[in-house]
Amino acid sequence: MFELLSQKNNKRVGLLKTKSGVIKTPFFMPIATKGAVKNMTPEDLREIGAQIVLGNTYHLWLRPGDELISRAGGLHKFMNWNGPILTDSGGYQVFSLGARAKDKYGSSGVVLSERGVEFADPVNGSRHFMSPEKSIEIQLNLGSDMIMVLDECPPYPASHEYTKKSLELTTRWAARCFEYFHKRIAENPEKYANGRPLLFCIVQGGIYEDLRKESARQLGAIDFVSLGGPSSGWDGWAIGGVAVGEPRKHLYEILDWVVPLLPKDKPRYLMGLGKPEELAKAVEAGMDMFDCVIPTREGRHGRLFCWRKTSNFQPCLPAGRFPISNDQMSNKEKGNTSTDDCFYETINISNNQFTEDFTAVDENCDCYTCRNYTKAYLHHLLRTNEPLFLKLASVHNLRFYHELMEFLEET
RNA sequence: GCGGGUAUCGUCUAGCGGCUAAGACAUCGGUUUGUGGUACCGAGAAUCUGGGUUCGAUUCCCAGUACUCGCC
Repeated sequence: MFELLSQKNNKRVGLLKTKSGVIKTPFFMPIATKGAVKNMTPEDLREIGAQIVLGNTYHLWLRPGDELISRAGGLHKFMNWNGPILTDSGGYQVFSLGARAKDKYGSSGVVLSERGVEFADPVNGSRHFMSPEKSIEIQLNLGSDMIMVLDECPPYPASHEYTKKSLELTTRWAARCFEYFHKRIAENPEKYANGRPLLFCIVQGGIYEDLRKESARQLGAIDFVSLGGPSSGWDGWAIGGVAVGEPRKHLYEILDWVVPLLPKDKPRYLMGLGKPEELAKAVEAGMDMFDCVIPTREGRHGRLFCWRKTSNFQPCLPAGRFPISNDQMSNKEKGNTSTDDCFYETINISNNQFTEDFTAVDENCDCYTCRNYTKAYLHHLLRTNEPLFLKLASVHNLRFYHELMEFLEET
């Protein structure tokens, strides 16, 4: 399922085979929470280089419903995307929507138990219960190519004691997901004759070294659960519970602790990340898969990513790409985004300085937006609230992220 | 031409003797990490002009000006 093509230090390049096609690693997944990448058609996604998109179990379950999507012929057909799809399990929504509801109503509406998680639909308040088995069932109904186990994603800060209990619950849920998944696959041999979805576990453990390692160890033990099925072990490993409000340095510590414990012959997914320099470092640390709302969400609000046109470092590639040094990244981590210290910069296209800037957002970018439109026009579209802006910004930022992945693969 | 009404941030409105003049939208910055973000945070920005009454006027009085309604 995963073929490692090359490895330099910890950095890997490989091929991930799914039932809907082969993906080159490392790769980035645009987020199609509700079955659509906001403002992007599948053709747009192909053009910016997307190989795969991420859908969300939680949202698609509530509406339109996984059974309806199944009757429609599966999520791929429903949304007209014939490439691979990874589905998130819903675990993160317990964290993110619970926190949102708590801010708004004083109560998260989330009830966590051994059996699973009960939560309120943010739209109409109706209550739903998701168990690990239910999450798998929904993802199978959607026709997902990569299925995530249901996990608990504790917020930051969380005590060592709470985090320990939480990761142990995540382990027990993961074991139930593993068993249920393989049982359902085995029950439908004809349905999966041409390939089954891949199942990923999620390492938790917060910012604590012992707990991160313990989480990886416990999940690894599930590898050896004998179920009599054709598969043993996880098809992929994810690191979750990062970028939940913790200081930035923890990410790199967590990668240092966890990555060496992950199987070398399985894809590794860093969930929810991140900023370009974070992705660059994570790839260097040995991670293969990423997803993040940053390029699309920030794009919709006017922040656009650009490769730096000048650099103290020697260019190594055409198209204005520059090598990325640890110095550059560490400067970026410190929040020092103002000077010549990083391989990219961002602009806020809504700022007045772009009113009469008739150049492309990034002259080195090959995206549809940069080939055809000026900063002044994008500035105007955003100021006048034209929907076209949302698409042009998403196209550009997603292209930047995919170009970053291509660049990391090449160097 | 005659009579009435109204003049407060860019806009629409609040305040009606104690001003440190309030709000919304707009403007200008910023934030966003497994997306119900068209969101969120912050900043700048005004009493039509000239007189009068008063310790003190955005507020009350007079005139001017502008806008507006009605009637000729």
